[in-house]
Amino acid sequence: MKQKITLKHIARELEVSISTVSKALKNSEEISRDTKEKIQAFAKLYNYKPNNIAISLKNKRTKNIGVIIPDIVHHFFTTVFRGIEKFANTKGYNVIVCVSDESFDKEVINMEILANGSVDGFIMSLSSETQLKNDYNHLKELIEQGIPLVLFDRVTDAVECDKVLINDKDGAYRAVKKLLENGRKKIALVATEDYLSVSKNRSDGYFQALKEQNIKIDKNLILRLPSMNSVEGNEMEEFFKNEKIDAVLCVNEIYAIHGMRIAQRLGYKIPEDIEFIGFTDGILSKFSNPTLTSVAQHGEKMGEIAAEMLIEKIEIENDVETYRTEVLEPTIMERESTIN
Amino acid sequence: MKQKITLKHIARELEVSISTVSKALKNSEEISRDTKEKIQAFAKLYNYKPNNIAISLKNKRTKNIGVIIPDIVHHFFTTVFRGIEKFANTKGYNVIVCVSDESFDKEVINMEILANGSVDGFIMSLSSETQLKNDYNHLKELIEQGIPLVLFDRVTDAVECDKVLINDKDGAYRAVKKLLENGRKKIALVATEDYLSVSKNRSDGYFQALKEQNIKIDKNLILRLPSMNSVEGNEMEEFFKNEKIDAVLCVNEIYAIHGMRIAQRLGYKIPEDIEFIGFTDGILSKFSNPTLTSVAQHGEKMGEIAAEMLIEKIEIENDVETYRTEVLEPTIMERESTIN
DNA sequence: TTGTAGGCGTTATCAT
DNA sequence: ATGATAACGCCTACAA
Repeated sequence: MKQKITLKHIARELEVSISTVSKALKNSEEISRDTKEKIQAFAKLYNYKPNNIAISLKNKRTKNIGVIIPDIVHHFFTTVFRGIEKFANTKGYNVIVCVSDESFDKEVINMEILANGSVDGFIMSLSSETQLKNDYNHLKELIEQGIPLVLFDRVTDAVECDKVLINDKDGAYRAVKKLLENGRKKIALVATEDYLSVSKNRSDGYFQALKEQNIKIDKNLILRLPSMNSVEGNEMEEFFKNEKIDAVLCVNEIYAIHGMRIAQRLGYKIPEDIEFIGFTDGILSKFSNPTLTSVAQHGEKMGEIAAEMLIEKIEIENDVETYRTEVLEPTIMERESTIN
Repeated sequence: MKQKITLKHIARELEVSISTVSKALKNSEEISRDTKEKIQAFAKLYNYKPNNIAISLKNKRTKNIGVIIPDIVHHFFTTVFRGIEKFANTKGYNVIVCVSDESFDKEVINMEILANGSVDGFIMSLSSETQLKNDYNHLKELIEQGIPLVLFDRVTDAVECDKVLINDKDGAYRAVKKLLENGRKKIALVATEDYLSVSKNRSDGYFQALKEQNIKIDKNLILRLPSMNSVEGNEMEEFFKNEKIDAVLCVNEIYAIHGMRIAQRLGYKIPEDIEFIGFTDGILSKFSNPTLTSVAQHGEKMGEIAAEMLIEKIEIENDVETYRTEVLEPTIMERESTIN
């Protein structure tokens, strides 16, 4: 096992000083051609690579960025992550990921651990518990300490920092408008609890589209499910049985796919009898049967922008206290679950 | 903006030495009660937290582990990652992820960057290009340097290190056997090119099951597609049109879902006329229509084991050169696409 | 009980 | 052209 070699080793071996080695490897003009060649050859031979940790300590820059997301096994976050990773890599940054698992405590702990020198800044999406508790002191402290932060998707007005999100309200609005234009009268909404910012915004878009057409909101056409990822229980089945519905907007893919299956089982033809639009244009939308029309959130783009914002803040000299909020427009991907 | 506070700041402020502060904060017996209380109170007040980078430099331990995977937007890898992350966190480790994007070069570069002090060890799954080139020098050098490595899923015999994988061959074997027991005669295989270790192993399982029943391998029943993630082109459609097939084993979910749609379009009834079994028991299998019987790879478990193996190697004192290979048994998740 | 000094690996400044 | 020294923040063996 050949140990990692350091400047010190090289210096000792070649009987020069450490600083000479350091300079020689940086091709400094100060060092004679001969010495440089000798040192560089030796370094190459022993595959010398500077120690990142030492450099980080010296520069007070780690070239790492911390990403905290609620869930990694979730297509949307994964997509954003890819955007972050790609952009970060081109700028020479590595990405440390922590998963909050939708837990406030984990979010705080992860942040504290990484904030002690491990990363130069954070990109994160709030856990649902954090949004529920409405407690953002950990974020505020971060900013107090001058550590840059970019929030994406699940953001909050309570914290001043850079943000990237999609216009969820407009996405829902346009989706519902499309359904109305297709002549649908009884448009249902399947959402989660409102403390999740995105679900709330999507609901608002739904309300707005209906109001514009002077359609009264029918509470019976709105189903709120507890968890984002599960469709256990038969609330949805009851819902479809009890209500006459001719179109559905779901705040995520899973609800939509699940809804379509129930509708099909109940004898509905999609899209003739009932149309479906989901959010999160992920893998399920593309491969479901029928394929699902859905509101694309441009996760990868979002990740790139977040990374770009963060790195800009990290690398800027004087810390100007000016923050941007970038709002992306969603795109409706039309597929078989609607009449196009 | 309140700057991060260091031992030095505290020492200067309280007019004691740095080492006194250091000891006091560690509750050392050497320091008087009074001094300790004073220092601890001050530290708490200013929210002192030791700098991770300095500690890493001192201890030559980063408490970071590097994970290099071919693709993050892929349910299986994501699942493994979750297992790694969970286990690592319980042991106080953070995870730095790099994505090789199925590229050899990126894999090497990512590894080199992280190997220079940023992580204590690696968990990785080989990129397809690496498996194709069959070049593992970067891994061998890593091991030479005494940096622990655990390979998972896409592994190679060419490198001696810890490994976790599932018994792909047996999974395929059992899947095909099940189809045979259901009376199927013309069982097709949809796979990728053989240089991907997992695809090869799954093919082998398919062959074995058929041979055992003295069924001759019919090359026309085997379709090999180029990319793992795409189903562009109509090779599969042609395949289903030209061959009489009554069952299909696909080496991944996407092929299976896509195949089912084509079969349905061609008038087949699933599972009556044709049965389907896929690999990678992901989200598509659960939500497709019909739901897909598939071979579960226990990704999360795999991640946990990989992390456990790695951390054990990292924390062991003397480097014993003994390596384990853990083989997980896959589970066939029976759903609607087969007769159960 | 407290403080000094040296070192982890690197770089930058200031001698020689 | 080369080297000594200090510093990044922390820890610890060894003085005092």
